[in-house]
Order: sequence, then C-alpha cells, then structure tokens
Amino acid sequence: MEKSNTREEILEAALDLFAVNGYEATSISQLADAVGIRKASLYSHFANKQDILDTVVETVLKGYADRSIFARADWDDPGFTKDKAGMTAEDAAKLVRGQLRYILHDPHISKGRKLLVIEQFRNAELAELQTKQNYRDVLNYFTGMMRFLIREGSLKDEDPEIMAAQFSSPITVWINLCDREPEREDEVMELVGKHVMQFFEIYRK
Amino acid sequence: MEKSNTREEILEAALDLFAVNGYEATSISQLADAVGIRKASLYSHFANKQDILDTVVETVLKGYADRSIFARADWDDPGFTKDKAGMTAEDAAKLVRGQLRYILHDPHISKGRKLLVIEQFRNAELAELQTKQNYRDVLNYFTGMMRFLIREGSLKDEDPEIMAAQFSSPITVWINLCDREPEREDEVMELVGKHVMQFFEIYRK
DNA sequence: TATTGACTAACGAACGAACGTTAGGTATAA
DNA sequence: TTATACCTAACGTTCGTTCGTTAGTCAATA
Repeated sequence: MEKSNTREEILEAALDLFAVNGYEATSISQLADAVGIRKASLYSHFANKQDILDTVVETVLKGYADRSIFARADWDDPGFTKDKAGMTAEDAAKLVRGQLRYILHDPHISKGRKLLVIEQFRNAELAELQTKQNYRDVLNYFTGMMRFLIREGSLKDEDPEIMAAQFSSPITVWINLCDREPEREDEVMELVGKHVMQFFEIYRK
Repeated sequence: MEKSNTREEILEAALDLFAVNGYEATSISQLADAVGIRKASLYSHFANKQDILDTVVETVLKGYADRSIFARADWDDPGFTKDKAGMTAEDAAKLVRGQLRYILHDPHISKGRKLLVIEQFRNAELAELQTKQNYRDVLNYFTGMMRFLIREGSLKDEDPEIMAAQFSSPITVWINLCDREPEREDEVMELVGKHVMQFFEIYRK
C-alpha cells in the first residue's frame, strides 16, 4: 500500500478553507469533509484546531522563505546584480510580469496571502506577518532596486524609498484585485506593463 | 422616558465586531453582550443574524455614498474645479493629507473598509463593493484629477489612468497599513507628503 | 380622570443543530 | 506484537432561533 499523506492533505485543505473563510469560520467538520475522513480522525494528526492553524502558518512561512524573491534578493550583492546592469524598461516590465504571474498562481503563495488579508485584524501574529511579507520586504526589495538603478545612472536621483512605493504599490493593489477577481488578470497584466514602462520613462535620467 | 435607540446600538456594535472578526466568527451572544442585552432581545429588532449584516452593509453603503469624496467629485464640472486651478504640489499634499486623515478616522468609513477587506473572498456582494469603493471609484477620481491637471498644463501628457494608479496606490497601501498598525500613522503621513511632492515634481511639465 | 386595549422591547427558558474534543474499538502494516 | 490510522459514538458547550411572559408606553374611550 502506498504511503499515506493524510497529514499533508489536511494542511492543504485547511489552507484552502482558511484562505476563504478564515480560521474561526472554518469548522473541523468542513475540513474533514474536504479531506474525505471523519472529523475525529483529524486528531490522529493534530492535537487540536489551533495546532492545525499553527502548522499551516508555519508551512506558509517556510514556503515564503524558500520561494519569495523579495526575502532573498540583495541589490548590494554583485553576484545578484551582475546580470541586471543596463536594465531597460522592457527588461523591468518583463521581470515584474514574470514575478507577478508566479506570485498570482503559486497555490501556497496566493492562498497564504489571502489568509493574511483575512486574519490581519484579529490575529496579531498574522498581522505582523502580513506587514513583513506584503509591505516591508516588498518595499525593501524595490528600494534596493531603485538605489541600484540610481547608482547605475539609469534613473534620476530621487528618494528611492518613495520611488519604490510608487513602483510597487500599484502592483500590490492589482494583486489584491486579482485575488478578488481572477478573471481580470489579463487587464491587470496590461496595466502593469504600462505602469512599469511609464515609471521608467518618467524617472529616466 | 427618553426614546430608545437600541437598534442603532446593535448596528454600531455589529459593525465593530464584524470589522474585526468577520460575520461568521461573530456570535449573536457576543453581539448581545456588547450591547448589554440578552441575545433573544436582538430578535425584537432584526429578523435574524443575516438581517443584521444586511442592515449594517446598507448603512455602510449609505454612509459611503453620503460622505465619500471619491463617489461624488466630478473633475469635468467647473463648479467643482474652479478653486482647484493652479494647484501646486503643496496644495495637493495638503488636500490628500486632509482626505486621508478623514478616511482613517471616521469610524463608519474605517470599520466599513475593514469589513470589506475581511469578507471580500467569501461574500460576493461585499467583494463587488470592495472593488467599487476602494478601487474603481478611487481610480476614477484620481484619473479625473490627472486629466484636469494635464488639461491645465500642470502635468506632463502621459496616460492619466496609469498616473492615477501611481498616485493613489501608495496611499491605498498605506491606509491598509494604518488599519493594521494605527500607531504608524505619523510615519505614513510623512511618506504621503513626500510621495505627493515627488509625484508632482516628476510629472511636472 | 380613570380604564382599557394595543403595541413595544425586553426577558428567561428552551429548542435542535453544530461546535471542538475525547474515548474506545477495529483493521492494517511493520 | 506493537503502532498507526481510521472509525463510531458520545461528550459538554455554544450556536442561531423561537416561545411565552412581563413591564412599560401611548391613545382612545368611558
């Protein structure tokens, strides 16, 4: 008999449900139904409901650390920036759209993002995570990118943090729109392209 | 004996609780406790729990229609724009900061906004409302403003919709940050000021 | 003016259903 | 044989809701 992976299935289903309904509004019965077992069987794998949430969050956190571009990139590291020299607006647009496609479609990342949005006003731990993952890290990443492009002489010497906010925030807003209305992804992709091109044109030295 | 306003108190408390916990995760007992009555008494004022949510949403909707700048302004109306001619970056910064302070502190607006954020993935009606109030109307408002400033000769003739996204999105993101971490309002206000000034400098004709 | 009756808003008690959780049994695989 | 994964059954609690009652208000009537 093949190895059972019920525990992982539970975590998958839990993330699915928590990302739409939130933790409190998701019941153990719903979760068990989604997995296809009786609710009592969940307790063979987890101590209680809170333990499931904790493990889901841990998984989301780990997946983020492993996969997020924003947490890892270092624009002061020559190894990272060496193929970014002379970046054109088209390059940047392509880069951003690629990252965006990934961020929108990776199941763990997108569901984790929704979970944080839903729980941010109730759960202090998740609120902090939301600020870190979807604000601080993103802003830091693009601030680094702006500093790099200014240093390189590609962009005007303006406040790089403000530039990063102006560059990344529309994308953040459009990601949220796509999470709510996925059918608008093409429209958003076009807007992102226009935005990046216009940003580079406007800030070009 | 003075006139009772229990019904309004229930709606107030319901908005308070829904805006933090969401609808499903808020119980009738919690709500009754918050108002200071027994839970059975709620049914003297509302048919059921859903009726309370519907009325809260209706109230939020009405309050938005009455008070939101974004839903009412018309940048093609000379009556609206006549005192906006020759707007400087400082004027715009002051205007935006005033609007932002209001949007952040008006209890109905801020709690209504949180409610929409929390319920956007579960409740289709509220998802639509979220897109309208916090995306479409905002974008339309600022697109109108950009068109006006371009027409006036104050700003470069670039795509006004993209300009509006670049102008408004950082503010949207910072509003969400303040909803989560209200103690960062001063920091955000400073960033908003810098952002508006830099935007006008960059796009100045 | 006093009495009546309709109406209201609050109550305690109770309903069946669903909640998260535990106990104990059974089958399977190491 | 032991451990594991799942089961059924049941636990006490809370859920949203209904019922019948009570106290108070107000207008019409006697």
